[in-house]
Amino acid sequence: MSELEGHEYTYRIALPEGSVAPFQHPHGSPGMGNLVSHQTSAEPVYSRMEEDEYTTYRILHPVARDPIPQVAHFSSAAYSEYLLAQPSHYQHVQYGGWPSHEAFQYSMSSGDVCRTVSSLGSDGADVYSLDSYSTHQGFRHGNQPHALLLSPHDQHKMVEKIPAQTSNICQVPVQVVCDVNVGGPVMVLNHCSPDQIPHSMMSDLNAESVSMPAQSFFSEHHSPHEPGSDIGHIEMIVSAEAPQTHSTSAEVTVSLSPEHYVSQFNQTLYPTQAFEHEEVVQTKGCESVKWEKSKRPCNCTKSQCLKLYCECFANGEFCSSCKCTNCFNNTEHVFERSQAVKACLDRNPGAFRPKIGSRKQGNVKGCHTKGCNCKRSGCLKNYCECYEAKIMCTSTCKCVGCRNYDEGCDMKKSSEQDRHDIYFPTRCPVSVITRDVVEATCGCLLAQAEEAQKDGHIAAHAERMILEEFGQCLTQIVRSIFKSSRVQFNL
DNA sequence: GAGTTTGAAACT
DNA sequence: CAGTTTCAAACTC
Repeated sequence: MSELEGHEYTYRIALPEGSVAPFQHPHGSPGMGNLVSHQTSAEPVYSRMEEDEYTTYRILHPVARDPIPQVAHFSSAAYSEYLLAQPSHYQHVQYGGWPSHEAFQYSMSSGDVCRTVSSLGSDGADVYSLDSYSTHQGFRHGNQPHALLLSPHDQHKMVEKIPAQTSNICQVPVQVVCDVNVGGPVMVLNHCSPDQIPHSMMSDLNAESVSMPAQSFFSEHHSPHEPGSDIGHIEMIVSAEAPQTHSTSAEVTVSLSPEHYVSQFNQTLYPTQAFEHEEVVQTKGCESVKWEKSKRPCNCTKSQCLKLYCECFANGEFCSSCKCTNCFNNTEHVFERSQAVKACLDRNPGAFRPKIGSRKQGNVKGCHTKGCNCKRSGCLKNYCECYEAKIMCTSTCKCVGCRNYDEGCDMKKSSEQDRHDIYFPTRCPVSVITRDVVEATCGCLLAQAEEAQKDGHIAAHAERMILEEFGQCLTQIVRSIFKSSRVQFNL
């Protein structure tokens, strides 16, 4: 039995065996930086790792040995420590092996996982690079593997090469699913198949009685690291019905922090709709605060909710309380769903990434990663994804007739132009009027003035010639603006 | 609520 | 990669 397995944690939440609960260390990050430390005290070792925007969760497994059904004992082993290949960290799991139902979701970038797993090889060979595996086992995104499913054979190969002192850790087959959404957190699974784990997680959390905060709540109201934030340590009463596949449950109170729900991938694991209309109790001292999360139900009829047409599916959520028909986006069709996810990722590795990035452009809050392609809406209706997201169109957009731009920067559409139905560009013309353009324009005007003087024209005529030349220059500038915006323009 | 419009996603 | 079709949401009446 490992040291950690000897720890007994008591919570007040119904958490069926194999289910997932994110935790925050009650006193901040553990002392080992990214890892769960070798805590030997009776205090629970809740882990939360932050690396960039990623957060690590510990996934706990109840040890069904408590005779009191309302109180569970959980054991946890630090597989993350093992993954990061620090010999001293192996000690936790070395003695007792790997608890058979242990599962961890671990947050690292693909590259980090690649390096980490590579480092497991005793000979340092690259054969354990996720990159090499992912060519046939998972998905690729450019040169970076972003998903990996280790088959039992590959797991065995991996185990063979693991240093002796850690080899017994992997007596139980290991599956690693990393960075499925490219840039999202990494999930490390043990024992269960990759399909089973999300299923069990989602089954647990889909139970109607589960109450958890939704992403939007946190993102709208709270800064995860804001000092004194009310949500920094939320006490939540969470209860869930045990799914059929689980036999153990218990009452647990979990400390949650908002950032646990910010990643897209987590929405896959913790479907937002599972918390829809459900009450969450947040206590601060003696106060209790309730909130609800409403999710827009989809109405899909033909896509089986397994294509990106379906908002729920596109958001990494399960359908719940939707009006869809023939829906496969639920826990009863996990296999079909996972196939559909894979198909989407094959088509577009970034399919499940948020469309609205956080990158700021000037005063614009964010930007659409792909840009819109609107043609008839002027980007002033909710058909336009930029407009719907309440952001300006940018040069990334390929829209036609865009009006969703900063009028202080861009040109306005005059009534005359309205009559001729001239499309306006989405990008700021200032970027086109470079110093070279200005100098060239001035050169043309000077040349025209010199020509007028040389020809002996009167001042009024010379002025007219110069103005006409200026008009020509402006026409050229405007043409270049519209050309850069891929907009048809007839002057 | 039915029908139309729209643009993203999917397909060819 | 461009053109077309499919799809579901947004919109209009």
